Amino acid sequence: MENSALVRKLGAFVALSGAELSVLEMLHKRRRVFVAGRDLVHQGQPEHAAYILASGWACSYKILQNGQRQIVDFQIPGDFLGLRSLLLHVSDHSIEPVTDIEVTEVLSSDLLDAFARTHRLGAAVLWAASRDEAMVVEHLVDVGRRNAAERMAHFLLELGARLSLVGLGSRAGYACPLTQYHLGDALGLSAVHVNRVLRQLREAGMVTFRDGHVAFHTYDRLADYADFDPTYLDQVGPILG
Amino acid sequence: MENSALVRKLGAFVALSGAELSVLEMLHKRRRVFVAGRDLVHQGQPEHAAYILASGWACSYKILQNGQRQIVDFQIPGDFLGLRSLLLHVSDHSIEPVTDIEVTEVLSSDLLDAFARTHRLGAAVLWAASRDEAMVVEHLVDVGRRNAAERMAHFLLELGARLSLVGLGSRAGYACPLTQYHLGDALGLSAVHVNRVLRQLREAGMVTFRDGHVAFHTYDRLADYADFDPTYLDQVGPILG
DNA sequence: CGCCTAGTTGAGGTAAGTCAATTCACGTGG
DNA sequence: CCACGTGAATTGACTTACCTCAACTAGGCG
Repeated sequence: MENSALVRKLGAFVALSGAELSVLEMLHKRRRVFVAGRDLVHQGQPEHAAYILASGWACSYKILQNGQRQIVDFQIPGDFLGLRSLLLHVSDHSIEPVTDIEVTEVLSSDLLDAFARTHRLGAAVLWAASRDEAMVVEHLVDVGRRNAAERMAHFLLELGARLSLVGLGSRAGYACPLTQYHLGDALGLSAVHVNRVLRQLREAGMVTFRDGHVAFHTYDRLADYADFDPTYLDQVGPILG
Repeated sequence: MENSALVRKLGAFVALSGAELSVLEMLHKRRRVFVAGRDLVHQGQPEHAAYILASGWACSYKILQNGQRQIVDFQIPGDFLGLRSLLLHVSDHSIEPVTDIEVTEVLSSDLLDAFARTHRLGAAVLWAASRDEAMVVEHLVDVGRRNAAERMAHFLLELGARLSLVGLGSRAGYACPLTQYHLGDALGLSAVHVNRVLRQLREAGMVTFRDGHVAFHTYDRLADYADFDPTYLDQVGPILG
């Protein structure tokens, strides 16, 4: 099924009825493709649509006046792109596909329409947005209070946990199309320092990032080192009957 | 009116009908008071209620294993406390009143009930949550890519803008009960360095933080220095008729 | 073949941290 | 009333984690 990722995601929060599933189905009909590196949503632009990522990776980021960039989050299949931009009318950030991506489009009007038909869908989307926020919060803690190595370790673990939830990763590792520049911009580090830190973690025998693949060598030790607690990612069952 | 702060906040997003207002009114009946410094929500605890802050300041934060703390956000009158904890079932953070505070309690069941009665309320809460997320995102950019002085300047400006929206601040300044330790924990700096940076900004004639009061001396210059763009705080009118 | 992007490593600089001492405002109890 | 303790702010001396600049390697591709 085309939208299975989203259905699975929202279904973790509310048990969706057949009617709700069909409303959800109508939400995103139009399929689109974007190529790597070319912005899909641009900071400051008004937005009428959000997207659901079907395949590939994207990242949302902000650019400062001095040209520096902070990547706020990476999106993997099943994630919303630009949901907040849609709700706030204006995009406060940009979104760039890291790889070529496939998405399905969700129009603002359709989303509001869906809310009107079933409040449970609204609650589910609210829940999904809360989970996104929890990830940004954890990212903030990362950047604010962990040193470079812990930050990197924590970040790689978090990505792994998220990918595992959609079947794209395991405790052994995962495929990861990010460059060291991406990592630097996400973690508030220079690309040079990212390289050094990766070496350090590799030589400590904990994790290897190389050739588009992350390999966890000693998952538990790494998790302990990074103070990684995946509670905020937990899929606790539906709270709405 | 008791809940005017929340009504004003949500009303900025959707035009609320009389019926919706009364549902909103029922949402938070029970009034409670908490004293400064004593946690109100504790990391890892299951949560059945959220709160709406009526008076005073609070902060949400996370503690790391090494004892360091990262303050994620400060809450001022009209803000939700622990909405995310409620939606995710478990609190992924703690909340501490910075001053003595007054809140009204919102029970999980009442909130879901309210969504069932009017989807527009659900959309409004979703919008409010998105706005919170936008603030966390900006905070992340602060910590990730600005140096200490810019970070401090940006942060003080953001707080000022938020307080102005609820009538507690202006371009001249605002009352601020935070200590330098709070600022340090929020900005990912040591308290010592916070002190130095505040002196620097004061001596540059831009802003003074002293005796519980923030005074902007040259608002525009400060905003320029901090690359402050309040777009993400904008109260763009109701998107739902 | 030459260019471009990603990655790697070294040398040296700097922003911010740590440790420590001092002041000040404040309660609180003898 | 003063002695004392406590928490916040302030400042100095020293350390360090991370940055910047720079040089170099290796793969991909017109």
